[in-house]
Amino acid sequence: MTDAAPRTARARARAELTREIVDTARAHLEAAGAASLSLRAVARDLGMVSSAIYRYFPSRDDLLTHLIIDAYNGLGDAAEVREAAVAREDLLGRWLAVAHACRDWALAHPQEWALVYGSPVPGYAAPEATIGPGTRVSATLLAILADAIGQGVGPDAVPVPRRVARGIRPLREFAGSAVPDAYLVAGVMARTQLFGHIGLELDGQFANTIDDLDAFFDHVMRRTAATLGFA
Amino acid sequence: MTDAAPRTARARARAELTREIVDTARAHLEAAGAASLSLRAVARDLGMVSSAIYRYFPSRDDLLTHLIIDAYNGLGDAAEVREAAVAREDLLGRWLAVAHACRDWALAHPQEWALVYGSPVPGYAAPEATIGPGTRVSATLLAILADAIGQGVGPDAVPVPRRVARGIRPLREFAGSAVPDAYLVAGVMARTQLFGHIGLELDGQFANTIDDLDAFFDHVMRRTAATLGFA
DNA sequence: CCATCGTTGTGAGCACTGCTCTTGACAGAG
DNA sequence: CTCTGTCAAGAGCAGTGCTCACAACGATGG
Repeated sequence: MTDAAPRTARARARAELTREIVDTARAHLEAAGAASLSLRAVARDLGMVSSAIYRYFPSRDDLLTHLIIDAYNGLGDAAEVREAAVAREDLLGRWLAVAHACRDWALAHPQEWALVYGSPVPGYAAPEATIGPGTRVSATLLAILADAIGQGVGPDAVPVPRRVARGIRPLREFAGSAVPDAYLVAGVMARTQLFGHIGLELDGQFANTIDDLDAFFDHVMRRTAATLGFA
Repeated sequence: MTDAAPRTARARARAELTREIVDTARAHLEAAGAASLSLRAVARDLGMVSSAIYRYFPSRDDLLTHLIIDAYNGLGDAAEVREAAVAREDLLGRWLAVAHACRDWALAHPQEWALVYGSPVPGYAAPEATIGPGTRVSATLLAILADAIGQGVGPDAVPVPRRVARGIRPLREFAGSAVPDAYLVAGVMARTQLFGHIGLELDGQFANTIDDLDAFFDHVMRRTAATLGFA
């Protein structure tokens, strides 16, 4: 995909300008939100004419797609780095690391979070290229759950109705058959708790209700970890 | 607020046209999303000139605010009606009624859901008038939790750290002091599970992962009810 | 009943948007 | 040196939210 080392001067100029466009667009995104991201304003900031942008990105949606992939990767990087710094056998620590990394990243980049997990921009269909980076956090969480099974810990093995078990088949195949259905359900619920909490917090749904959101989030994530059987 | 019976013919025409504008705008909203809601398009559909709309709504944001309040009330109505049809002592039934009512409404009106629970429209600050209707579902859920205490059921009474207990003081005052902190935390987590699940489902985050979302949602909501001590 | 006054619809216009197309200039390859 | 492909520029199209002066109309006081 990304050509490693651009040979000619023109190619290097192109690569650099492409990066500048994306960076400027991201700055505008963080300042004003996705819907008011204006190609013309980005071009103005770069001292070029608006139509020149189209030499680098065929449309505004295409530029947005780049920003979405960047956002997914930024979040994925943050989560993976923080999770990797925790001892492998410390399941609770790894879960909390991912959770806090996601929330910290979301609070630092609210507009980028809204871009990927908020309501989809109308008329915008997520292209194939986004689904890979979009699953990095979930994959990290699934790895923790798999390690938990290796350690013999996990959520209570409540029975899962047959219809539900049948309905989560794609997830089971993705996770590998070693993960029991009840664990998968508990894992999805944990992820929903994590992503849902962050989304509601960014939307201000806890305003006038909870003062100390830092402490509350940590406590909620520990309670969630308990449902997964983590110490 | 709402003048009961408009006397003059002009006042009646005004009320009717106001309703027509809102209805047309909602139709456009459902069809194309909030960001591409165009005052001019609404005016065209109504056979009037765009500037005439401004006799009824001072700005596009103001029209959006009306749609937001309508959406909150539509969701609140749906949830309250379904919940009211369940026997008071059937806590699980009441919880499931609210949960399924919310999801059904969200699936039927995805753009309106995104309008109120999705990423806020940039440059739009939710006015005071929206906070009342915005809490109806949460208030219904809180009533169920309060009734649960009356029945002597509730979540496991795990200790709540002092800092968390201090941070949820506004919520505790809103709920009344009869609800222990651990119950409040469990209730907020249940609401996060409900709203988070619906949001992630509408965003397509369960695509390629879970086939039977109806069955999965029901199971997840039953598991969530179990954390609240509901049979 | 009529004249006045306030409310409403009209259309032009401003500044902005995404996007297209033609034009002219330049860099790199043969 | 020529030729070809890439690039920025600028004009232009269709659309947006919003403002304003003006005209038409209904409600109301004399």
